[in-house]
Amino acid sequence: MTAPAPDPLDTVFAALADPTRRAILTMLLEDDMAVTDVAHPFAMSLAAISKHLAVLAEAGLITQEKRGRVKWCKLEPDALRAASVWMQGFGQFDPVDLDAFERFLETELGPDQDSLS
Amino acid sequence: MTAPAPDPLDTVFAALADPTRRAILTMLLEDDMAVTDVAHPFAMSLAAISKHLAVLAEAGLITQEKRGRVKWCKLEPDALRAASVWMQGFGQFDPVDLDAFERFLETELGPDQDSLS
DNA sequence: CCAATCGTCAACCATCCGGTTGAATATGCT
DNA sequence: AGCATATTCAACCGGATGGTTGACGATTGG
Repeated sequence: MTAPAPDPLDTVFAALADPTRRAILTMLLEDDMAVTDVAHPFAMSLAAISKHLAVLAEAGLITQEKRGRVKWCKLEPDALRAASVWMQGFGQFDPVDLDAFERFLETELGPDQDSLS
Repeated sequence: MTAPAPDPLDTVFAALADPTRRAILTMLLEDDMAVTDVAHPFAMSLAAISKHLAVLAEAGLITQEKRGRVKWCKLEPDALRAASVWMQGFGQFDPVDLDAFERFLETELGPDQDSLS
């Protein structure tokens, strides 16, 4: 119990602060993926991606299930709910604007990332 | 221009990842405040709070206007919109649940923080 | 003018973070 | 058995982060 139980919002927001991790979440939005497949589009070692996935899992944003020798990563959108609720308190935004979200996917992934069409 | 323009979401989420900074935002939700007054409830030096405010300002979450010798801090809720929109893409949440937000304010501030009732 | 107040700056420190590499540990295939 | 694949572990590195303290420039008030 060396860790004094940090606020869940700490870990969730910290996890979301990294562009690589946000990109991973976006990928998992489409489908569950194995670690190696998650790593494939990135110019980064597999171990680095493995760490990123650990951070996401720690924050509860994904779950990982090992089936055979491959570990499957699954998005857990509920973990975002607390953070979303917290943010909604600051100035009532448009409830759900999925068009804007689509646009954000574009800018997040960038035009140089064609393997995720 | 040594900084290669990081994604705004990076800085916003990173700013939100710190509990002190979230508490500051919550305080500013009630009213604009001077730096010293912001610092008052925290068991931390003024310089530390000054840095936190700089991070929040960098992320666009607050603006600071120096009037006389006191610098006023003002919440800028619009900066949260992009982040909010991004998050809404992951599993459509309840549009706006302010009851849940109230409950979160409780747990965020804790019962030991009476100066903000 | 002088002193107190407001806030930042600069240096320093410990720790965390994001990345690397190389070895180690499964598991699956033939 | 033996080799390839999938993933993590461990050690390491440079740079960012969160905090401290002390000095400093502005501004205000007596």
